[in-house]
Amino acid sequence: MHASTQLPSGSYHAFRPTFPVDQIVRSLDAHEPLFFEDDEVANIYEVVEGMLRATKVHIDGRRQIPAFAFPGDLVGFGHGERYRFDCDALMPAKVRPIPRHALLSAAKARPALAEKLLAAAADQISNMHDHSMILCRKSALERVASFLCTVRDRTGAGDLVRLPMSRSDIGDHLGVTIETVSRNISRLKQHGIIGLSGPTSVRILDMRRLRNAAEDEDTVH
Amino acid sequence: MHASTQLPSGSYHAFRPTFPVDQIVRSLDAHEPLFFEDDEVANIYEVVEGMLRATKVHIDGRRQIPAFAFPGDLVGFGHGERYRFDCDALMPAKVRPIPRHALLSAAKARPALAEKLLAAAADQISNMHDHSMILCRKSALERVASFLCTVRDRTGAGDLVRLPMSRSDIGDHLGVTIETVSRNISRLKQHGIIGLSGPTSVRILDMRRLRNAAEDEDTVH
DNA sequence: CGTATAATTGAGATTAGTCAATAACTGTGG
DNA sequence: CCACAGTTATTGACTAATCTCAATTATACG
Repeated sequence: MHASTQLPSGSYHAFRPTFPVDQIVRSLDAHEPLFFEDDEVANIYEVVEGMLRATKVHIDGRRQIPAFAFPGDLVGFGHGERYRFDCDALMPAKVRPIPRHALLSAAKARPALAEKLLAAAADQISNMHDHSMILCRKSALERVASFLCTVRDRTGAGDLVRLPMSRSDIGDHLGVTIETVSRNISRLKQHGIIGLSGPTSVRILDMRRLRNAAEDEDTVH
Repeated sequence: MHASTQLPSGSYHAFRPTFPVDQIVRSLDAHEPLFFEDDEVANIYEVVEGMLRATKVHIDGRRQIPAFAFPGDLVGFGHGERYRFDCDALMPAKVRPIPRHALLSAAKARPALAEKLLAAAADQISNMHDHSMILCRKSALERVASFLCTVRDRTGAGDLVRLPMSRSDIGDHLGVTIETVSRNISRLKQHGIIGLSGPTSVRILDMRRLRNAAEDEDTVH
């Protein structure tokens, strides 16, 4: 339980294949695109530093942010032949590209690597399950609180949480409007659970109550 | 686009490992459990016949149905060491158990199998993306219409769609209440898009308009 | 055929969305 | 370093959608 607000049980497999390419690191500026939806999957990327954003836009303009990617995450993995969403950097970032074909052949040559890949897939599926639960059954306040918990846990920078994404990104990730995101961040602030110093930085003042709020709205007194 | 209401691009890899165990098929009665959350993942199952249901219940009683499983689907795959949800049969069903360890060692021995497993993982991730989009951004009517399209496509039995799951299951899958499911099924019926003969059976009368309704509520005139 | 369960329908409450105004931030150029 | 302009975030008032609670109807099963 509470999976969506916990550290992902140490299962973000730092991905260190031992073939040559893994030493190449690409730097991205803030807002620089990494790939676009429907591009051929030439590379899979391990996030080394910074934070990335996956974006999916529908014909009618409705937008979804399926995920934010943190250091240690693999992006572009599990897409099949073509990427299923756009991906860009939210802040200056570094990624380690892993050519897809190299990865597949390396996996064939090294069973242990294949196992690692399957574990990485399981992690990703696990994350998506947690996110589904948020979208399926949680109130707006619970969604926002869950999100803050997740970012805190994933960035591992203590209780001062940097939010390099816009309110619109958060809303499109959580399935609510920017106004609703804003109102619920304000609500958490009014309750003394978080403190704000500008919109891109949140200090968590009471982690226990924030986690409670992420699980059950009513515990926010 | 429209991925959530299309046949999953022929990518549900019928799973046919060639080691002995794959000949064993287990029959399940309607409502018979296959495994429970937190059980050790001893087997992964390929659905051969019938329909299964994944259920996740939270401490506070909120319930989620992360997925229904159709013939050709792998269930229990991508869970890690322990199952992440309960799984039971919605109707009499047959599954082919694949011992987890056999699978891992077979994957090591046969690179082609490992590749197939990764493709299966990609499929599952793809399905979850589509479902996320539904939960993140769609209205209740769009959700219900999408669901009917998906069941139709996945069962491949033409326009007479059997719904062996309860309204409550559908609601917990789509993130709405049973009343909302019911009201929107009624709405589609009133518009002449579907016909009902009892609650467990829907005839799709106008597939084009149903798909439109799944993508954009306003196209339901 | 009767009873328990499930589904539908209705009325009212609640939540989140929409539209609009204000405030706060960011980045640029003086 | 400050002022300005454009953008983003917050807040408010109102609307619309979904949920909740309750009653009725339909279904399924013994």
